[in-house]
Amino acid sequence: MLTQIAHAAPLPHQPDIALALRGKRTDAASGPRAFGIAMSFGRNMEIYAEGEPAGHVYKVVSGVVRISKLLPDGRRQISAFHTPGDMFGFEADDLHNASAEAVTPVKVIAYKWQSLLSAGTRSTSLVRDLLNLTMVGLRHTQEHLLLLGRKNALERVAAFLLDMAKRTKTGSVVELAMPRHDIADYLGLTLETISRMFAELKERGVIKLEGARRVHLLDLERLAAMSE
Amino acid sequence: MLTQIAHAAPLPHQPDIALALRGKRTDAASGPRAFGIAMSFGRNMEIYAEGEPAGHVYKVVSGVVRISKLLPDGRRQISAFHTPGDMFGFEADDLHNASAEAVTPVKVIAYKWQSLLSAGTRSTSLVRDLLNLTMVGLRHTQEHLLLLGRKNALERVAAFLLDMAKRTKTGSVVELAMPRHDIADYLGLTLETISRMFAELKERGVIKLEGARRVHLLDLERLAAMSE
DNA sequence: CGGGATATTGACTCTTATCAATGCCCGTGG
DNA sequence: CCACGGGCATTGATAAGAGTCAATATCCCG
Repeated sequence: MLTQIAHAAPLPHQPDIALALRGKRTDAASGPRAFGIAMSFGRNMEIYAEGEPAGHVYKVVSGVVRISKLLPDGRRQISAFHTPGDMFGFEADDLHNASAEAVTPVKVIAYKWQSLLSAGTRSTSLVRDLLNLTMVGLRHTQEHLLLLGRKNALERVAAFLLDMAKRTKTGSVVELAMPRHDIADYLGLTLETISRMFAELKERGVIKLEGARRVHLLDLERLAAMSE
Repeated sequence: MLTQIAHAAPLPHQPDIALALRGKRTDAASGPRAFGIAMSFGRNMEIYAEGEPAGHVYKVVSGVVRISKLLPDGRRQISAFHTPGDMFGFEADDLHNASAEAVTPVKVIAYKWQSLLSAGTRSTSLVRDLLNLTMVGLRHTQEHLLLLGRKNALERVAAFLLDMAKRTKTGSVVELAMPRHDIADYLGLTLETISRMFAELKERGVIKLEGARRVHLLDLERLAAMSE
């Protein structure tokens, strides 16, 4: 429908757990013996909470998931938004150290961690895939550290839009699944600042807004230049 | 020498690659056939650079290592300091996405990634250990996202001191291996702000400075309360 | 079409950055 | 052993960027 956006960023060997698992589990909806269990969550529903026992990893089938941590006084930091195909819920210990919630209505498949590991005892490649997925997550998080620690508001918003564009593949039109408040908590800003930066980008002619949620990226080159 | 600081934070199953490897490699210094190779780096020397091909992971034997990323204009974000026992250098693709430098004179052991993986083909536990180490790194990075995105200067410095105290085990006396500039780039602040926050903490009676590099944590309770 | 949630815009404040001037170690060489 | 020099660190004055508070405006969704 629209022009394809170029994938400039290196996307290395993307291991696909789903591929590995698809042959093993029964259909997602088929019941308790299934390797992965299909689950649905309504908008803003909690998938798991910080501090809760962790026993599964999840694969997004549809919708958008946010991973976040809270401070006691309510300040929130979103560490990632996950879109279809992404996996999340990997934990270093047996408690979740962040919570996961549905930004939109969401369908996921939950895989029992222990099952993955024991399946991995035979096929080493499965554990290697898990390792690779975790390292990809680590890379993303480190990139985000640079954004939060050293970029200004405009750079953060520009980088955010490019990141969203990259994953949706709908060319240069980005459909934002989340409200301003979530974007703010992802970028370490306030929702007012997000709004002002959108206005600024609009004024500079690099984006166009269609309502609050649809953003046209008019000049990817310039947007990229502004993101750092 | 001084009282032991309590380990409040959950430190779950710490897999130890070194343990797994110790039985396999010859002594670190013993030459090319060794599984791991010992290496030394002087203060501020580069261990690897961002964008460079990645083929090894490293284990810190002595000294302190910083992992950092740069923006084109020189702004820098340090994502982690690594101390003896830590491993670093895990990469999602075959290029390093951050650089590693010696904060102090450093000794490390370098392990060839391919060797680890192929060794892991037999003993799955090795790959699992690598997975766990990566997930621990991910947890730390996510914690740091919260700090950079949502904590103020005083909270960041308080959290930093507690983190340093936790790992050095020298009780409530912390020997800072790195200059103010590095602390600033780790905490997303300027070195002047670091200095002012130290002054503030001193004024409030929760720390005492002995020269610029040695910090006495006088009130861990209060420091912890101030860190969020 | 109406109403509540979401978003924008404005005025002002506050925290941290920036720029600049000392001060303080610490190691080195006389 | 002391003096000197150079990196580091501290402190101060001011500026800038983002936050806060508050008043509309807009957009969905029923």
